[in-house]
Amino acid sequence: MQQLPDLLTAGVRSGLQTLYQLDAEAVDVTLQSTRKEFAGEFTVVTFPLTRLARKKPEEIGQELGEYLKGQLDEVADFNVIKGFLNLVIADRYWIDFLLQQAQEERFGQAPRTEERVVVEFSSPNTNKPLHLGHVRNILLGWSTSQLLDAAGYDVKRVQIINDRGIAICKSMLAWQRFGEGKTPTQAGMKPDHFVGKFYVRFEEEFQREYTAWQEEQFTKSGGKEGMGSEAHWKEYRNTYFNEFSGLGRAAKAMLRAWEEGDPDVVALWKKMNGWVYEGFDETYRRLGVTFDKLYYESDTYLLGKDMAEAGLEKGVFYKKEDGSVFVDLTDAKLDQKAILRSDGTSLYITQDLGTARLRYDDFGARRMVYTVGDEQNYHFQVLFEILKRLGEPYAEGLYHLSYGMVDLPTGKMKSREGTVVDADDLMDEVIQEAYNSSLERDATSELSEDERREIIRKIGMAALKFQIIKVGPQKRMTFDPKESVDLQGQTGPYVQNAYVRTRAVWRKAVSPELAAAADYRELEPTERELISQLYAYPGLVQDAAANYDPSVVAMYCYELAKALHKFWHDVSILSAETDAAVAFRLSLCRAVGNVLKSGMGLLGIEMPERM
RNA sequence: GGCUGCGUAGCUCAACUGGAUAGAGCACUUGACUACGAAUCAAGAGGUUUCAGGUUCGAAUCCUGACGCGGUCACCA
Repeated sequence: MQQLPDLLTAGVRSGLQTLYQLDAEAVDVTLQSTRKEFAGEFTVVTFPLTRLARKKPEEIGQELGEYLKGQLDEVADFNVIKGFLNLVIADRYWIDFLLQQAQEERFGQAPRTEERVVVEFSSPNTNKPLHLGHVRNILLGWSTSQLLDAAGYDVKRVQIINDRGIAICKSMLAWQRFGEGKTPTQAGMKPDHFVGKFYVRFEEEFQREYTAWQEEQFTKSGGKEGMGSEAHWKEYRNTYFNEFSGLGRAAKAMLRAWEEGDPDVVALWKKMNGWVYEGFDETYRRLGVTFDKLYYESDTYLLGKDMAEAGLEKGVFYKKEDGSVFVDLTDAKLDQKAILRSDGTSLYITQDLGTARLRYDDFGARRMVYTVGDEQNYHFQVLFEILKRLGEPYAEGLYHLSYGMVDLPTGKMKSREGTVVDADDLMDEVIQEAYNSSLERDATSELSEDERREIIRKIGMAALKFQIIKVGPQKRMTFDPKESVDLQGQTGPYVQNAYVRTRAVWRKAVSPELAAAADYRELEPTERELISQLYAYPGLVQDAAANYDPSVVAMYCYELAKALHKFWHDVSILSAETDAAVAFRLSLCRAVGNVLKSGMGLLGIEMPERM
């Protein structure tokens, strides 16, 4: 069956041809959904047509409306307000749509293709546990991967684990010095938190050392005066770490030892990373995400040198006198960028070049999505530009799923100031709040304790996930932990509640005669609203996937849930006037329930059957 | 400073990519459970879309400038 927007656009074109002898193909028809306060579901904007038809917008609307009503069975009525022609779709069309397409199991999902896409997300460091920033990354990456799956792609989910570098050495060193040989189990801690504790310990010890050193400098030069401002010392911190700090020296020595393959250091590194992975696995499990393949930076950090060579041969890169390799991107409004150091060793960008190629070799994907914070926008511009110039086969399909930082109401999260919101704590908190809230209700009191706990977990997680996903990815967001435990209003539990209602009415319905639904004739306003929203679902999912934007799906689910709640309030379902109405409304509930479950599923949010 | 992103109700966010009277939720005020589930519904109040110009039938959206807040400018990752 032809889709309404196409059908209406074609109708408008032929109307313009018939009424005004316009070259239909040349006309841009503006079709949008009708605003709530007016009657109708689709609106044609006639302003742009005035010059071509040489008539007033109202006249065009009137004439075009009459033409469409006469020509198309689907158009039952219309009204014209200024330059807007609102089209009312026939009840018959909506009823048939609801009873047929909207009941299909895979409603909203595109047919599967062979085309493959790799989605990277999470990509943590292994020196401390996951925090709120990771949570946004993970939820975005996961839901985007689900969207691409619904759009028919064969999706591979990957993460690159930053398991090497100075940060993990800091944790290792602190554990060596202050850990007393204890394991997470002995300390009774979640293992990634255990490792994180030593990272914090290192920073504390370092700060102490740095402060003492400053005092010493003051004493030597006979006073604080002229020794620089607080800002200066803050900035100098790095220099101190690199040049004067004993702890800094030890950490860097450890990094060198690791790179040289020192067996003791490598063993320690393996042990502590193992703890972290154990902890991460637990967090991923609770978040409900999985990966198809993990890449470890310790395996990939030397990659990309061959691509540097290839780039030199192709003339894309050039070699400086000191032996370093550069690429000149100034003609693309970017800068010159180093690809290899003068000693021939690789850099961050080199590694990313190699990793992109590695993934292509692994999966044959011509599309790759990188879920990485917007502070790396420039890096990815450069990376993608280079890959294009190298003529990589997947270069046109690269996308940086960039997202804004998560702030707290008190400002930025600062690990050094201990204001970082831990992912595990956050989940505990929202689930606890859902528990408190459920105590005030008795809808689940007849269930077993296990069943109730499972429902409460779903509610808490829905509140958290929805709160984060509903914000557009690009936007920097403020996250208030207090708001995340809200269970009312524009929230995940609100949507879940709508779903639960659609299920409850089916549990109450005894042997319903569904066949009678086809005899239903006239739609109530809330029913039209629900059906036209259902109608938009498949297109919305495809758009969301094309734009890598799960937030529109979240807002859609909210709007649909809202329409369901209103419908629920306005009309009777099981005690409706006629058998046809009962059957029809039951079918409507089922279709809405399915779409809510499907849409929220794309966001990684589970739906309870009761709550 | 160069480049770049953002600025919408007290707060958190929308606005179908240039369309109608800029919409939701939270918080605040008020009303609705003997009803298929009130984690709900209905109503009220809340705005010069940071400011000043411009483009056009029409601007929160595009252009110019100012102000404010981020990010980024390593042979670090």
